[in-house]
Order: sequence, then C-alpha cells, then structure tokens
Amino acid sequence: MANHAGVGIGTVSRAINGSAGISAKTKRKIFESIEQLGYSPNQIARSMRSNKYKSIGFFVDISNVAFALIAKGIQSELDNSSYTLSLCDIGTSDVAGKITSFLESRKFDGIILSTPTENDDDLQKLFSKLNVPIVTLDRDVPGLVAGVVTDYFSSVKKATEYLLTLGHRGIALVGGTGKIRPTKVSIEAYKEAFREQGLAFDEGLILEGQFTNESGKMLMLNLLPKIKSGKVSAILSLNNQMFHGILESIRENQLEYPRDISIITVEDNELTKLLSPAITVIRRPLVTIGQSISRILIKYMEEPELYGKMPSAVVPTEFIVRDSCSLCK
Amino acid sequence: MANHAGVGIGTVSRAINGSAGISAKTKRKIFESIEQLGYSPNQIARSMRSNKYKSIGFFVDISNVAFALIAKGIQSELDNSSYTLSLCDIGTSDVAGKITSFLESRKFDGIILSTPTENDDDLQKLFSKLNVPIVTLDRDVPGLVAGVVTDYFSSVKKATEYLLTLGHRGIALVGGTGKIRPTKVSIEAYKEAFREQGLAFDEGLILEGQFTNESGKMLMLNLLPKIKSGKVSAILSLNNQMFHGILESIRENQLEYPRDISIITVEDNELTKLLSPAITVIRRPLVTIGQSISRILIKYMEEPELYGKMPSAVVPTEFIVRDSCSLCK
DNA sequence: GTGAAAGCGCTAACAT
DNA sequence: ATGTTAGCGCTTTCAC
Repeated sequence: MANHAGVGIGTVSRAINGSAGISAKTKRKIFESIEQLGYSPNQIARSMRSNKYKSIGFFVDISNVAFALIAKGIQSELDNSSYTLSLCDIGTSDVAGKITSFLESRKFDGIILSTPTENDDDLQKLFSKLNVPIVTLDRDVPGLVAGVVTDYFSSVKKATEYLLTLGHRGIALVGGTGKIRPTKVSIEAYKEAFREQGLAFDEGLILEGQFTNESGKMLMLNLLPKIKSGKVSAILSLNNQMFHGILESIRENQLEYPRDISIITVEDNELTKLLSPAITVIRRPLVTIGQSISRILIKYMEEPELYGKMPSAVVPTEFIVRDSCSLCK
Repeated sequence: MANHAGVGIGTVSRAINGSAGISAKTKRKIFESIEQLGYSPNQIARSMRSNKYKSIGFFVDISNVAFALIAKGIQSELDNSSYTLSLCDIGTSDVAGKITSFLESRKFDGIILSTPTENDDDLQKLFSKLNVPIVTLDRDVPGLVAGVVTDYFSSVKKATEYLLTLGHRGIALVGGTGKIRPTKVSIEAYKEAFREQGLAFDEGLILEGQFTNESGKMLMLNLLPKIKSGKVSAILSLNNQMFHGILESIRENQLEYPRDISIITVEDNELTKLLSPAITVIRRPLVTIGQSISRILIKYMEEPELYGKMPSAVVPTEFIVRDSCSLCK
C-alpha cells in the first residue's frame, strides 16, 4: 500500500487518520491508491496500537423484547459515527460473570448497561477497574453514571389517579424486584397518588416478584382470593413479562377484564393493542431512549473529562387509556 | 508476567494455549502466577498474531422478535466454548452495506446469517471474498452453506389440510417475499395439500408482501371484499409481523375470527396464546434452532475441511390447533 | 511535510 | 522442555 502510493507507511497512517502534518496533495494520492487497491486498514492492528476499538457494547437481557427497539435507536445514532454496536446477552443470572467473559475477549470504547439488579457487588468491582465510559439505562448503580432515566413517575401517578378516579381502592402494584429504579420510582408515584387524595394505601398490595411470566402467575395466585372478595379490583403491572402471566391467570380462572378486574401495564406492544379489550398502558419511547443514551455515550467517549458531569437524559412516558379498566363496582 | 513466573514469554504462551512442549510443572507454576497477578491475555494481540478472533457474528434483522430466543440458543451452546457472540442488526434494507461495515471493523471466526432476501448479488460478492465459515438460517443463498433448515413443509401442509377439512376452499396464503426458503416451501406445501385432495387452488390467493405490519394490512385491504363475498374464508399467514397487521385489519373492519374468517399463523408467542380466541399456529422451536446452528458452525470452524460437507440440520415444526378456525359456512 | 524506526502483546519458528 | 527472536499491521516519535 505505502509503496504503491510511493510514500512511507507513517504517511499513510496520517492520511487515514486525518492527522495533522500531511499535505493535501499526498493525501489525495494516498486515497487514490486506497481506492485502487481496495485497501482497508486492519482494525485489529489499529486497536492494538491505539487502544481505540471503534466498538460499543450493549449489555442487556435480550429476553425483554423492548431492547430490540432500543438497540435500533442506538444503532441509528451510531450510523453517523464510526462505532459498531455489539449486543451482548447477559440474561438474568450470573450477570457479572457473563460480562466478565465478554470483556475478556472484546474491548469496547464505551458500554451501555441495563442490568436486572442494581446492587451487584461483583458488577461494581468489575466496572470500577474498567477505564471506559459506562452509562446505565434506567438503573441507579452506585459508582456508575446514569445515561437515560425514564420518567415512570408521572405516568404511574397518572395511572394510579385514573384508577382511583374510577373508584378503585384495592389496587395491586405488581413489579419485579423493587431494587431497580423504575420499580422504586413507580412505588413512590403510587403512594403519592393515594396520599394526595387523602387515601390510605395498603402496603400489602405492593408486590414483588421476578421479571417472568411464571412469577406474574404466582403473584396472581395470592391475589385471586382478594379479587374474588372485592378487596382488590385493579392491577397495575410494572413489567410486561409478568403481565403475560397475569393475563394467563385471569384467563385460566375464568375472570374477565375489565369486568372482574381492571388492569394496566407498562410497555406498549402488539399484544396490548390487539387484545380485546385493548390494554391501558404506560408507554416509553423505546427508539428515543436508544438514541438518547447513544448520544450521551458518544459524548463521553469523545470527551472523557465530561464523564459523569452531564445530566442524565430524562425520557418522558405516556399514559394511554384504552379499555382494560372499568368503574369499580 | 513471564519474569514473575521466572520463565520465558514463549513458555507462557505455550501454557496459555495448551500447546505441546511444556512440562506439567512449569505449566502449574505459570498458572499460579497468572492467578496471583490477575493476568489475562490481550485478545487483540492474540488475534493479530493468530488470525483467530474467538468471536462469531449473528447477522439478523432484530425487528423479528423470534431472533431473541434463537440467540439464546446460540449463546447456550457457545457457553461451553471460548467463543463470544455478537448480534449485528442488519435491518431489512442495504443489508450488504451494513454487513460490510460490520466486517470492516470486526473479524469473526464464523458467521450465522439470516437475511431478508436470498438473491442479493452484493451479499454473494461480499461473502465470496470472505474466507470464514458462514452458515445460513433458513435461507438458500447461492454459494453459502445452509446451517439450519426449518421444516415448514409438513406443518403448512397439515395446516392447509386442516382448513380444507373444515370446508374452507378460499384460503389466502400470505407471506413476505416469496424469495426466501420458508415461503417457497410453504407455497409448495399449500399447493400439494390442495392437489392431494383433488382440489384446485387459486394462484391469486397466494399473496406476497413485506415482512411488516403495514404490509399485512395492505394485503388485507385487497382481501376484504373477497372475505365479505365469501370467496375467502381463511387466511394462513407465514409471517408474524404481517399477522399483526392482519389482526388489526380484522379488528378495524369489525370482523370477528373465527366467525367471519379463520386464521392461522406461523410463530407462537404470548400474543397468539393470549388472544381470545387463541390462535392456531405453526410453531418452530427457536432455542433448538439456535443450538443446532451453533453446533454446526462450531464444527465448521474447528474442522474447516468439512465446510459445506455436512448436511443441514432439519428442525421440525409443530402445528398447534387452537380456536381461531371454524367450519366454513 | 515526510520517511524511518520503535513498539503495542502476543504466537510461531528457531535455537539450545 | 524452554528461552530467544521475528514479525503480525498499525500509530507515534523522532529525525530530517
């Protein structure tokens, strides 16, 4: 390559990298040669030398289908950059272990993280050693920088108020572990809605499970008697997978919504739209979320001294009323 | 590292790589040092030297949610190997361009490919240069090796027969482009089912669109008059995203299934299970598919001389009857 | 402004 | 069986 253009190898490097100290003329000459030879630089060698990898990692549990649209959003921002996105599935268990094995074989210039739990010591230890910008997606992980924070508060509050207005008082709030930001915030919103109306909420109706279909079903098992006795007349679900279990349980127990139980869930999709009656939901703009966090991470990668100094992007949610809730009898 | 263990750098390499020509004793000594120092080899440098990347790429349109479970399957096989999986979203357009840009910045030891089209010249050109095992997922791409092939034939035939048995004759077969294997095979099965019963099928009812919700809706627009006139009484959908559009259209036009139209689709999920009435479906075992293709690719990576010499894994499908079809009136 | 040379951390070939 | 050395393809420093 270098001798085809009749220049030194260092000069080629300068041309490719747009470094200073090269005349426009030789630069042109070099790019011609590049064209002719179909040369493309070896990214591995570049990385080895420069410690830049042109690569960002998105660590997430891909079982949650929402991540696909988020990834699309991330990707769309990255298209104008020279970075490549790697999706890495961390599942729900041994997250730190999986991330470790990813990081052993790959290097990233930046990382986007959405873990199933916020208080994972192994995780913190792992990342504290890593000298790379890491932004979290809706997680308050101590020591890490929050990139995007979804404003569940206002929508959950609206949803709760909506149910209260319909006359419901026994409103079950069903989430995965209460140890991640969205759940915590949602619980706060729920409580505040009750308080502002001068109503008492029942702590016992704030339920925690896992982010799975099965867990949703399990929780319903406990809820059923209360539903039948009228103690619980509405469910506000904070997770889509659990929501599936709740729906199955409703079906299996010959209940009907909104007649026997009013339901609201988080995350809008084909299912919530196509079910009949359609489900009242809290929607977050998935693509936008991906774009926002991508932009923030790029900023941090380009200007490391800013790291952690920028505010998180706060993404609004929408409360969409459909037909899954009725007046409390 | 090397001098901590009191050995030469080459010896360390031999230990790490399990190469021959090293005594068990020094090996042990070296691993002790590795432990103590928390040393981990620089994968970039190794790759540069060895042209092995310990990395496989899965190129797919992540809008199709099915891929998530397939990826889980792939991953589960990879967990016992030293390979790392990168999911790369190729969307539906400019697939060759996207793949090219991925390949410029990353190297893979093997590639799993599921493209939205089979006859992409750019794609073939691209991969013909690439000296790496590539296996396709349900695609017959000329020049590439098929890794896994899903047996849609038997299920689509069963589904068609099922509809015929219910008295349906006007059965619309709705797919994305007929240019990918699953669609082609399904069309064959559909025709064969008709023929075996001595019945004539209407070529005009074999419809092609895009793999999108909107396209499903569009096709329904054409179908509606025929449904109302009774010319079409059943729909067999070959794509889940199109199916969503079909369902929406049914809803918007105040039709009811199975009363006004019988429907069957491919791909089982929460939606098909939870809709009421539940949808009769053709299911493919997604995790198994991922595992199979992963195993085959690993084989090819380890024994390149086998490449293309092994048969594709044929994965069976299941035809699951639920409540979305009724007797033809 | 440009070429030559050092060296990133490894593996493989060559010594011993 | 093990130490030493060349060199993978770049970027960067140092001469000029």
